[in-house]
Formats: sequence, C-alpha cells, structure tokens
Amino acid sequence: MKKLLRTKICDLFTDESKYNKEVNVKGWVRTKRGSKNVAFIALNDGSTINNIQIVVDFNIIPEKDISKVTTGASISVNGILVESQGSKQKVEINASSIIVLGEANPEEYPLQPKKHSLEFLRENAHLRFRTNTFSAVFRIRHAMTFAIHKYFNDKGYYNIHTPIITASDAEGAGEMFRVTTLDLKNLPLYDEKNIDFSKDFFGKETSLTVSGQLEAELAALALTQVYTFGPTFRAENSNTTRHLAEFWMIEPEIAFADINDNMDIAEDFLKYLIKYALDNCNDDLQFLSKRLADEEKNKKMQDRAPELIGKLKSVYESDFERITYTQAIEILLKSKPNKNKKFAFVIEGWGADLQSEHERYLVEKYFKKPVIITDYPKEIKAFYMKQNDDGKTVRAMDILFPQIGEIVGGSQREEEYDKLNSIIKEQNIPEKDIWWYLQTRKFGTVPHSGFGLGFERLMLFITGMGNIRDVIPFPRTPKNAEF
RNA sequence: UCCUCUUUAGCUCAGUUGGUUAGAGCAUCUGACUGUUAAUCAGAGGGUCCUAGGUUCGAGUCCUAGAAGGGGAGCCA
Repeated sequence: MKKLLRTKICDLFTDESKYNKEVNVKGWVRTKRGSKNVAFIALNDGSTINNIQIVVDFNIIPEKDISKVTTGASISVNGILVESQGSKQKVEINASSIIVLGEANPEEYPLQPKKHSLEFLRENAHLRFRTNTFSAVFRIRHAMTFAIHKYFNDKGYYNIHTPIITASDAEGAGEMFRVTTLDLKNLPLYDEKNIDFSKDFFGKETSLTVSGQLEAELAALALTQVYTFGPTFRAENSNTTRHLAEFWMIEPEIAFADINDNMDIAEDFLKYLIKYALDNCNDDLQFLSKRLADEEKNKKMQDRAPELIGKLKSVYESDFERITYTQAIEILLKSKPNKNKKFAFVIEGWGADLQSEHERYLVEKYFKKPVIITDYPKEIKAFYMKQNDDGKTVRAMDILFPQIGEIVGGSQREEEYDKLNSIIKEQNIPEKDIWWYLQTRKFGTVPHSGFGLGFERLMLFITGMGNIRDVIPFPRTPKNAEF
C-alpha cells in the first residue's frame, strides 16, 4: 500500500484542494453494503458526525479482500477523492487499496448497524464513543470545556486548581467520600468506638471535595477574578437523571461584585456558551436535534421536549426573568395548580422550600424562559451567603432552566466578619475547620460573589439528552463504577 | 432512600385463562442482485424466559425473597 499522510474525514468535505487527488483515510467501519460488482463502506474517524463513503470496485479490489471489512473493524484506505454519484453525500473515495488494521468479528461485536437504546449503550460505555449520538455528545462536551476556559481567559479571570482532597466539610453541600490509607479490616481506635485518624495519611479525617468554592474565595480576595473547573464528588444516594456521584463543576468567584453583578455575569456566561455551541457544533446539534425529534414523536404533544436548536436560540435571545423568592411565592400562591391542589407539595406561604414542580411551573408555564430567583429565606440556604438588612433573607440566586431545573446556584458572600462569625457559631461549624475562611473577612475583606455551574447539567441542556449519565463518558452513580 | 414500571434470541419487543415443539422485526451467516445509503429479495442458524425458593400433574405465565435497569420524588449542581 502506497504511503500517504492520513487526512481527517472532516477535511475531505471542506478542503477542495483534495478533490480528485489520492488520499489516505483511517477509521472505523459503520456499515458495508454490497452488490455484485461494487461495495460501499461508510467510514467514520470521529472528526465529524458525517461518514465518508468508500466505493470498492471488485474489478480493482476483489470481493474476498474486503471480507474482513465488517461493522466495527478499523481500516486504512487509499483512493481518489471524487464527487459522489449518489445524492446523499457530496464526495466519496474510489478505493485503490484497503488494509484491515483491526478486525471486529460481527458475531461478537456488540454494536449493530441499527438503532440501540441508550440503556444498552450505557452498559457498553467502552464502545459507545463509536456511535453517532455519543461521538456528537462528546465532541460538544469538548467544545464546551474549551469555551468555558476561553470565556474566562478573554475576560481576565484566572483558573485556580482547588484541592480534590479536603479535610473540611464546612461547605455542607452533601455526603462526602472518605479518603484514607487506614487498613479497613484493622482500624486504629482512639477509644472503644472512635477511630484514631491521627494515624491516617494526612493525620486527620479527609474526604473528596464537594465544592471548590471556599478555596476559590481565598484566591478571589487577591486575584479579583478567578474560576475553578474541576471534578466534584457527592456521596448522596441520588438516583435521578440529573445527579452524578462524580461530576464537573465550574465555580467563578469575583471580588468587588454584588448579587446583581453576579447575575449579569452568570447570564452572559450561559449565553456565551449556548452561542458557542450554535456557532461551532452545528453538524452535531443538527444530528441531536433530529434524534430528539424522532424520540419525542412517540410522546403526547404536551410532554414533548422542544426542538433543540430552536430552544437554544430562544434562550440565547431571551432576557432571563429575575424575581425574588417572595415574588415567586406570590405567583405560586395564585397559580392554578396550587389552588387546585395539583402540586404534590401545595405552597402554604412564605418560607416554603421550592420543589422542582414549582420551579418547572415558573420556568416552563409562567415565564416560558430561564428564571433567576434571588433573596431566599436564610433558613433554607448556606451559611456563607450575604444576609440582607431585612434579617430574613440572604442574597442567593438560583438560575432555573427549562427541563433541567437548577443549573446554577450562587450568591453574594457574607463579607462582614461579625455576621459570618455569629452564623458559624449558630450552625456549630467547628472553628478548626473554618478559621482560615473567617480570617479573610478580618483582613482586607471586600464584597464578593460567585456561583457554581454543573457542567453535566449544562451538557444536558445543550445536547437535549435526557439522562445525565449520557453526557459524561463514564458515569459514577450509586452501585455503578464500571469502566 | 421512597414510589412506580421493567427483566424472554446479539438488539428491540410480543407471548391469551397456568397446558404439548418458545414468537416477530432488526442484526448475523449463506445465496441472488449493474451505484448502494436504515439497500432490496430468498433461505438458515440462534433461548440458563434475571436469580433463588415455593404452589401445581404441569410455571415464561401464579406466590415469596433478592438482584439489575428505566421513570418520578427527595437531596442538589
């Protein structure tokens, strides 16, 4: 076989200088169709959702030479890139030689040239990259990762790597995974019941992080604009389409910013990411949009998800509705489902926690666009949030998206030492865990704000996928750490 | 963790009131076909009916327990 530099399949469709020239492509066979004199191979290398069609003339390459070219096999092809005679593709390759790099026994290869259920592919996560749906999702995932760093870099933020192993559970964001090198079959005991963690690797009890926020605040109170983008771990026994035990979170933290600046930044950031996807992932979004529409056909009209690209555009073009918690309660109290007791949790009055059915009503029925809710009762929010002068509410903000629910949670942080200190005492947070955080309020404190964006929740929204396990390559959920 | 549904061929599913040899479509294999594109046509092979007990002359089907998975809820991002 003549040695040629490999051309990416995506370039075959766009680089006109390759037309009528000899090229080499390498990739994985999606399907092969044959008749007496000619065979067609659909080949994909992951560089684009589109396959290149390889035309095999049996007068040039005998049929028996491509008997091992089956679905899933990897091959290298030399041939002339020509205008296609078929109508479904612009160009194709007239093969002059084909080498099978890796066979895939069709009796054993799990992926068939047909539609598979997402559940089946989840159990075959090692191979699902090779499907149209998942290659599209993971190309978009990369694009979003890059866009996040680009957005912050262009705006002068610094990326901070906050620790993954932490000795503080002060954030209280959920159950934590223990990190230890102690022998679990022979634990050193402090007394009859308590384990002596001074014998452990770090000399104290440690866990995987549930949030980089507290550390990001320390950095923001010197570098002004910072963000984290890293793995986060929650040991909650959550079995939903929106929760993972291991997920990726983006947490910007901005000094000299109040709750309104915080909302402006979050809204601008989300819209930038949506626009980036629309501008840079068009082929993949088109595919996912079509896939979603096919899936939704079987559902009742009122249960159908909106068309993907139209939904992205409409959110990009809308101004997010900004209301306070108190206004949200007023709207819900007057709402039909609340009066008719259609809600599982009927809102009785101020102070109630908003359930997802309430959030969905506000976003999908009442405003029909993203909603930012601010100024929640302090009892239902975290200790570090800035207290309002009314003594009842804190400067929290949750951004609610259609279908997804809460995609962003954030707040202005309490920067006054005395107020923060007293709430820490109230909530019995140990001084030894939090002294360093408190000290930043003692020395050169400033108003500051930040928020957390769940990366996989953003991915759900952008791709229109229904289950968070399908937007991360290898999901970690209760009872599942396969691969 | 709670509620609910599901588990039958490689995949997606049907299987009547408990009854004799377990069904379809797709995939795979074989053959046919002058450029196909979810190719088409003809034929063939393919089963631990999730697991363990139980009821019964007889269980894919009924009962009990468990496991895995889906959807919803809570918790949250």
